[in-house]
Amino acid sequence: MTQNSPEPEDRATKQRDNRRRQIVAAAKEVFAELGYHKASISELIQRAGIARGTFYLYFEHKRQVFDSILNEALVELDKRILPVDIGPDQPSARAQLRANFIRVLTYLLEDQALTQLLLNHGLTPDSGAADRVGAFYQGVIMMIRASLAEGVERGLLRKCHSEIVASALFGAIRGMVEYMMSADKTPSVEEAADELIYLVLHGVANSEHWIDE
Amino acid sequence: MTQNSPEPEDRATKQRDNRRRQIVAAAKEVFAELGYHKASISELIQRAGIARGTFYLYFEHKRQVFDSILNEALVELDKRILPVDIGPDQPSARAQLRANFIRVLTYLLEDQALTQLLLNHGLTPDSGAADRVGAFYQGVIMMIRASLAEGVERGLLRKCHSEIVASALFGAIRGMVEYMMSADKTPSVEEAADELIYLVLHGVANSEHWIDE
Amino acid sequence: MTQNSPEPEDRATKQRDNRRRQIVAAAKEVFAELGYHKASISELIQRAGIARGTFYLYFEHKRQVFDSILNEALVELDKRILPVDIGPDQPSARAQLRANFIRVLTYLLEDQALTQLLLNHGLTPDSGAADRVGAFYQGVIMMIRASLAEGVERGLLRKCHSEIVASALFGAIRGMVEYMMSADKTPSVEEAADELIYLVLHGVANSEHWIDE
Amino acid sequence: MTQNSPEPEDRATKQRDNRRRQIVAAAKEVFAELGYHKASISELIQRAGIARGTFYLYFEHKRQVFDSILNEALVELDKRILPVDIGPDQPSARAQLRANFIRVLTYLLEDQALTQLLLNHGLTPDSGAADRVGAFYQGVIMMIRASLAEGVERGLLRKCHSEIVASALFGAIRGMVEYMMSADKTPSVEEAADELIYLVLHGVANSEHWIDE
DNA sequence: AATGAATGAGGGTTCATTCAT
DNA sequence: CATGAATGAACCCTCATTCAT
Repeated sequence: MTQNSPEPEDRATKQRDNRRRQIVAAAKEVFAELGYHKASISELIQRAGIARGTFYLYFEHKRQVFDSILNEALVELDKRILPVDIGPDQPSARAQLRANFIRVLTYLLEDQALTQLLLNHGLTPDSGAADRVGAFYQGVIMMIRASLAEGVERGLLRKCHSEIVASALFGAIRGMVEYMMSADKTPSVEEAADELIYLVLHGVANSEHWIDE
Repeated sequence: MTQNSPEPEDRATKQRDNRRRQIVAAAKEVFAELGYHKASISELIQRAGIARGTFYLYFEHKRQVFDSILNEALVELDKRILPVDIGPDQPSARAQLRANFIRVLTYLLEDQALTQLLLNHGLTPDSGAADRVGAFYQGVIMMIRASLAEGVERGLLRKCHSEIVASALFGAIRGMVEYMMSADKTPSVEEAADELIYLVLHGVANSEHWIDE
Repeated sequence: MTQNSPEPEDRATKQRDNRRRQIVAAAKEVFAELGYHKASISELIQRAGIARGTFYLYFEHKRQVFDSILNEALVELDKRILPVDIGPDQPSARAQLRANFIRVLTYLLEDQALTQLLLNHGLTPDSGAADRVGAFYQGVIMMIRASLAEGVERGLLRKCHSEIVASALFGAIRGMVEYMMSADKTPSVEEAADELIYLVLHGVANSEHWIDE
Repeated sequence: MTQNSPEPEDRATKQRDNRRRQIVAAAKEVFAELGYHKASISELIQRAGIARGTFYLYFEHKRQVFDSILNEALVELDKRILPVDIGPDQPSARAQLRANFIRVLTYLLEDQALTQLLLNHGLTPDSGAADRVGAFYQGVIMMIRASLAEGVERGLLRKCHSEIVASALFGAIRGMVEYMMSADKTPSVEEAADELIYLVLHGVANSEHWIDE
């Protein structure tokens, strides 16, 4: 009826997507600042500049925005973690590891609100979102574990209880991220990555002084 | 003056303490399962088998039970973390470290509900309790950092960015605890401690194959 | 810009005002019947025919409705009490007094629930509203006192302890209002006003029989 | 069994009465300070220095203490208000009136907590106590009215609408009491009584200047 | 008689969600 | 699509009253 500019549905869809993004952005802020429970719809819609009812046009629940935020984050993170491919014509394993670290850290530091959410997963008691974050983390841990196993097999790494070590390594990464989120003058992403990789590979011992008991 | 049958006041005090403990136990469970916010007084008192008003005879607020739980935990943990004393006539640093680990891990694994709480701190942005847990963690990190610095000075440890590494190490410990809380067949506390210490000291590299780039 | 059907914003505002009035009316009733403390929000909203949450859309606190009711009343009363202006071209002081009385009495008798509230001020020791009513009453007493003083100065009134007399006169007015609120067949407002004014001016003595002792 | 000192029952009764009085005294304070509703049993028993249960050994309800306090007050007041007996060999009516005033005022000023309660009657929404105070006041008003009627009949007082005037006069008395409760430097009881009686009898007009309209 | 721990109905308030406009 | 007034379940907490000791 009205003049259909090229792809009318597209336009509508795009506008809808924009609105959605606008809400998600506001939600991310509010959740990061206040935590899931203290973040009220009122605050959220005020920050997004929309009406109460409008929110429910785009999301069914409060939980759904939260889940949606996390989902996107997990997808993005996933994209940035590439399996370490060991072969000729490949950069060294260390270089690939380093690249992974840097990509992930860069992403996280660029969206601190989101990172806050990821670090405090478990604060969403029932949503299944916590479970999903947990599952993602488990996935990463599994990936680390597999890498460990492969490294051991190839003789690149020493033997170890791969599950424990994988969990510990993942924890170490998270600890470092937490540090970089809170510290006043944070080191550069590269510096942090190097420090972490060296730690993981060689530990902190000055080896000549430590003899296995 | 007259001989009082076995300390009547004592009995009352003991009863009161029992009730308190009963409430705290129930609260720990509920908080661990649901998180601070979703844990309702209704659920709590039902689980404790007491009436609504009774709860407020022992605690002023919902927050107060929570804080009380955390405080006790922090005190207990603090007791179990002894500074590593390096001197003649002392067990080796490694042995002291190991003993610390084992004490802490044992305590945490014995009270899993509490450990759940500690791991998910940050879920109570208003109670001040989260801040306290955070402060405790910071304290531990500082202690690690100081130990690192001392080790480096004595030539026992290699040079490193002590803040980053301390945060990472703390994360590693936490990661391991998380693992031990969730895994089906968990390794023994001793095994876990050994694995972690070795990891921290020497890393995972099979050193002959890694050359610094 | 386009011709808006009769002021859409106006309509919304008017609706809001109506709701508000509806709540205030119910609140007035409930407060008058039960007093501030025993008046529960439950009773109030039931009487107003609204949902629990709706109440808090219009008022922040229980206290706020109460205060709001009193404030309006005090403003209205204030409007009806005009200073007695003695000058040429003015109605006689008695006539001005009489007019004041009649205006106030008429207002009070028209809204008996509200009058009940005003008479029983002091029943809300915490709201600050009681204080406000008290302050208003004090203001009226002061006005009476000032009028007395002026009257004495002009030789219109006999000398007296103006503070005591002002308080007593205010009490007399209040006593009369109470009477008119409770009596079955109340006299007309005019009759009451005349009676009160005569009492105030000349007392009840048949003067020929009373000699000062 | 135990040695019965003279009138054992008497002793018990006396002790019981003492306890009761102790509670009533504390209650009077608390009610006067906080008002009926905000006065908690906790505060009351603390002030009385007794245990929670003990209170309910002497009174069935919170309301009952309150009623008991008011009852005693009304009885005491009643004792102090004597009918004005006009006859030969009697002090003048004015003197009798004056004596009544002085007795009542003295009593009220001696127990200000209680007076506060009486002035704020109506704050006990359901106890029947409010009704009882109201009834007492009505009784006093009736007495005033009867005195008025008799005075008119005897030609001592001018004709008037006795109900209105009685209510107003009662209000005047109450107003004066309120004044004396709050003012910083209150006049003596005698001065107040004289002022009030003169006001009631002759009003405030300087009669030569007022001509009935 | 005295105690005070225990009770639970009821209070005010919040906030995710719905729906008529 | 967008709005925001309306909803009511659920929350934390208080306090008069009871009852085993």
